Amino acid sequence: MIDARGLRMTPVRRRTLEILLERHGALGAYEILERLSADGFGHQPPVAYRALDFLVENGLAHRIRRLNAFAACQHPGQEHHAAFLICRLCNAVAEIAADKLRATLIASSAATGFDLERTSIEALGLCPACIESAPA
Amino acid sequence: MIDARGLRMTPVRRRTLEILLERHGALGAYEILERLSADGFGHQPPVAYRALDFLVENGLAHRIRRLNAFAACQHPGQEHHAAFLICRLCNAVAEIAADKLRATLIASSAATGFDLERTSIEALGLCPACIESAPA
DNA sequence: CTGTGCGGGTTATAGTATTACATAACGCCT
DNA sequence: AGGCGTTATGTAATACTATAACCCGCACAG
Repeated sequence: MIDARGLRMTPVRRRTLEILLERHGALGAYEILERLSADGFGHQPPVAYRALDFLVENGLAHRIRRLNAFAACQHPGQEHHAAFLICRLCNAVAEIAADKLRATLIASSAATGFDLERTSIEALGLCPACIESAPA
Repeated sequence: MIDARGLRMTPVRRRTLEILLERHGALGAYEILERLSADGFGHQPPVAYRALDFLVENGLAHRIRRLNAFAACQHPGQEHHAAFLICRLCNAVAEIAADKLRATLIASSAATGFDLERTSIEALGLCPACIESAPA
């Protein structure tokens, strides 16, 4: 049960990822927990949080802090750093590449002596669909 | 009680800002609430959250999502957009300019039809002081 | 004055996340 | 195969963060 990269993709973890993939967009930990427990897994928060931590840690999912939620990664397997565009009306989450942004950020922070390890870049606004349907 | 910009800097709000300024770094809403209530203001969460929302809304403080905390703005009065460098050991928060980053982000997101309104850019890592004291 | 809006106080509750501990499964080594 | 250390899963309990809803009072405009 260990894949090429040394990952242990156990049943809870796999199911958690599937749940995230089924939904396009972000899901809260407790929504995920409901589904997991409906599928026979544990009923307590740590069950969901642990699986989610694992997925995030291994680049299979992202945590969207502004929504206190999680979303499946759109480009798993590729080393990449993402930024998220979050619609304030429909809560849709789009993932865009942020490698350049991150490089800039690393440069700026290095200038202050800070050793940057992880970034989280999120933006709030209106998605194309909501711009259509919501007039000025 | 209305300043040049039309801001109502009431006693709770002023005190909240002072509390943030006294501490270099970020403070949770409940820590702030404790101090406010010790100073004779209300004892309930909305007291703190409302004051903080006001300060954030008016560019006098920032919300640090990764820490679920708030910090006084280092450059109040100036229109600017900030990014935050958060030390994972001591939780110190440094504010750096992010106007360029934001411009890049706006450009990228516009390409997808997204109308970007607000950004939150945070990075986790080690501050200079903790790099010193924590060897590899 | 007096009505209106904003600020601030309260109670109550919703929502998010973690600690701590016990048990079970796995991977590895002999 | 058997035993052992490590990792994963499950549970209970609780901590932490945030918001909703309602009331009152004051400042200001009319």
